[in-house]
Amino acid sequence: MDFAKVLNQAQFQAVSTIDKPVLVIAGAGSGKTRVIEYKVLYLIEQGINPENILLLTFTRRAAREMLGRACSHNPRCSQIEGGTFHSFANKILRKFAKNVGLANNFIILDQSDSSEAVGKCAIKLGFNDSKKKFPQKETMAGIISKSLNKGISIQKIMQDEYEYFLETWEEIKNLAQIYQKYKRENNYVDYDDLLLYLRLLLQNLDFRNYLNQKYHYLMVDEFQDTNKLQGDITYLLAKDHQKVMIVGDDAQSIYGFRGANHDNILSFPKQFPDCQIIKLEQNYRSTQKILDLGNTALSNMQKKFEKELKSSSHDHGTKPKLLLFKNAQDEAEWICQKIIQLKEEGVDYYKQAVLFRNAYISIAVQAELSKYNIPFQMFGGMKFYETAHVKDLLSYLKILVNFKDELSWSRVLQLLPKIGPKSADKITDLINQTATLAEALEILQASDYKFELRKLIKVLQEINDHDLSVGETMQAMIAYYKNIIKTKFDDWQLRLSDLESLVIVAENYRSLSSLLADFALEPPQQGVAGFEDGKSDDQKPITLSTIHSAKGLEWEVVFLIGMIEGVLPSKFSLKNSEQLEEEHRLFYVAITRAKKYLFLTMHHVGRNAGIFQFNRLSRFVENSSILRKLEQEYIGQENNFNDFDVMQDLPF
DNA sequence: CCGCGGAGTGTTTTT
DNA sequence: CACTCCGCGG
Repeated sequence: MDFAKVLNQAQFQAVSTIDKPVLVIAGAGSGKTRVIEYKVLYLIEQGINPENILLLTFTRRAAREMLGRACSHNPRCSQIEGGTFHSFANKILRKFAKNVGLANNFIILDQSDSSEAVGKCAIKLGFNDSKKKFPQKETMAGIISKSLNKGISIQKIMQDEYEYFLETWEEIKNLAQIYQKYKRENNYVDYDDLLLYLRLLLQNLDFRNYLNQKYHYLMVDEFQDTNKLQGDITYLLAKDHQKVMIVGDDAQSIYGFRGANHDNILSFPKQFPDCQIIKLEQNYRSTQKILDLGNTALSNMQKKFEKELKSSSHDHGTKPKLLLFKNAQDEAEWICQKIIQLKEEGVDYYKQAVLFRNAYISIAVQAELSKYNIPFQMFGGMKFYETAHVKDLLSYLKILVNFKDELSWSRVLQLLPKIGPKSADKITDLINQTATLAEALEILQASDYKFELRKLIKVLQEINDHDLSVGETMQAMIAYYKNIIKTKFDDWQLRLSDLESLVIVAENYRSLSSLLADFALEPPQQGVAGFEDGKSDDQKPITLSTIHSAKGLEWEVVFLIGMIEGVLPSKFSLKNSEQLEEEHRLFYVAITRAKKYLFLTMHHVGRNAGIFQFNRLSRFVENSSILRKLEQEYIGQENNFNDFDVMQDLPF
């Protein structure tokens, strides 16, 4: 392939520099992923085996996009290794669990599991009986996690962000240690541990040599979203061979809340003094009118960015539109009609997207899309696998993988009548003293607990005795759970059909353990796998996504809904200017997803927690430099809004 | 010790 | 609205 022809000069330089570290600083839509895509090809043409190339990034969607595009040119590329940092860590750790003192069937705790575990440890430490007021278990888990990801002490984290609870920092520090111990004893690994253990392994020279044998070339996408821990891992993976390329855009850093630090980009040249820095500024995605808006948003930030995106397209395009509606219903309806209209004009559904700050704001649009029979897929928001019924089912499976799984037993036992936290604790103590599942079940059988528990034991025993496949196991557990789900939820039928659709997913797995790992790290989309494949272009669904999950992706048409003060920027980010800046970058990311048409929308009458409230236009838009780049329109019952103008202050 | 009912609260983004 | 927390009755 003639790389110099298909790439611009800067891109070509990034692709063809393979003997030393490369740092690519790239504006939105400037072909970041394209550089990775072609670099993979280039490396292969240079005789590098695709198995020796490792691609990492932070989010699952970006990972999927990155790997998909990298594979698109040459089937050999599918042998490339890669994914999220977490999934890569999981893969390595399954192989080398013993080296860090774990069994390789370790169970991955998701965020709510880990809060649960932290809560358990807090009770053990007597936080409940203490006179001091402690944060909620979720908050404590968050503090511990942040400390690890940023590499900053708990005391400092609490000084900066949790001052109200500062007097408990020593106890929480102690809690962090107990929690760590608790996980090790129970063969649990949480999201942070995956990275922590990988870094630990990488600090060992022999191990590093071993990995270097396998991975000769490393590329990391969306580097501005990595945190200290991931930065360390990147450094350790590459420091011996120096064959590394990282790609990032500091203006698109939107994961600060998780400890991401865009200074990682700035410190890269210090870690790799030999590195070549390449800037990509030419935008290949959006029309100039859309970029004008993006550039203005950038220049409105406190921390000015030097970037000025320039479109490569000769067509200047149409001005992005700002639309104001009376209520969410009107907004949703108008959007659906526009979607249909655009489709009739030849823009297929899958080329359109609705983006939002939080999933909750998209409910009306979801309902309306269903009404209009427009197929859509949803990304971000409440995760399917974190719904109660799915967690219940997975808990049974976790017990089958590791019968001493205390958290899962506790959950499953409390589904039974007359068993609450205390009884569950007693029973798990009993289980802890046994050596095998069979033995545990035997003891329980003999104990004085009710026949309800016997039923569960019988089911577990049967699955254990017969060598069932993953799919069959799941089916058996669902059959048992059916009786419980009916008493627990009003909408049990819907939930049951959710679970049944999981059986189809489960049939693709060889082992329960790998199924569980995937559910924690790369969970299937809601509904059945294969959703997208085999459909013709005009049947493919439109995308509904949080802005966070939309990063790195692009659509012909983007509807950015909920341009409401308190939504974007989120009301939780108003306290300090750093968080507000991140919201601003989020706005920038959303704008730059659009190629041709961009619609910003909001509605005035909102209902939050059952109470009506009057929404005000987002401060990011209510600003003359931005409004000048927009075409403005009121839609719906204008009568109600004759009295005010957007430019004018609202009466509260 | 469980579980119910009433009161109170708060509601983001991801692995 | 939906979820958690608290106090009381069984």
